[in-house]
Amino acid sequence: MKKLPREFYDRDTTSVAKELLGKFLVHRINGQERIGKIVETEAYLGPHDLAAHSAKGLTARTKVMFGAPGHAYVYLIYGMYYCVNVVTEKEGHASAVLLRALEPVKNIELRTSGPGLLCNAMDITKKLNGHDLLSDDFYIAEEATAARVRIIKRARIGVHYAKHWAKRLLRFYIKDNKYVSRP
DNA sequence: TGCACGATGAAC
DNA sequence: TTCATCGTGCAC
Repeated sequence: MKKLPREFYDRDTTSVAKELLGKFLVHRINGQERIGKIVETEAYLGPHDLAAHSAKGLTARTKVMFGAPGHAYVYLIYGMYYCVNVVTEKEGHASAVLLRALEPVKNIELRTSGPGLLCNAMDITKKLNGHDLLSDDFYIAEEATAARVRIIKRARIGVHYAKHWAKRLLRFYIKDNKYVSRP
């Protein structure tokens, strides 16, 4: 497996969201390596995207989203679950891709279908907010011979407050994959 | 300083 | 459809 380079993230967010499907999220903790294949993502396009947290502007919470690409943006939602994103495009663009579901690959014991559940299973907490995804303990990698996947496009989940942006087809998942949170 | 509200998940 | 639970952003 080969770690994705910075340039992978420094691109159009929708492309990154689609191309992350089939890639592998890796987290090394206490000498143990947990790996899950990304099967569902959502693109958040920047401050003009009313569904994106960065639409609120630069705050303590959204600082990482406004930062350089290839970093993890982790936040607490509903007071009980963490969600993990990867920051995309140029610094200041404030766009990111939310990881919504993984297919268990290695050392995963809990369910991974849903953004909160996958963070639980991968032991991703706020400690990883701002973490560089080119590090050796938390990163995304690809296989040498990546199988092509059929991609389904849908509206994003839980963003009803975002007016017309709620209708945009910015949620992507691998067709027929049983670990997708909401097929 | 107070308060309404989530990029969720589970139960009913 | 309702609820748990708390950090964040914004009104006062």
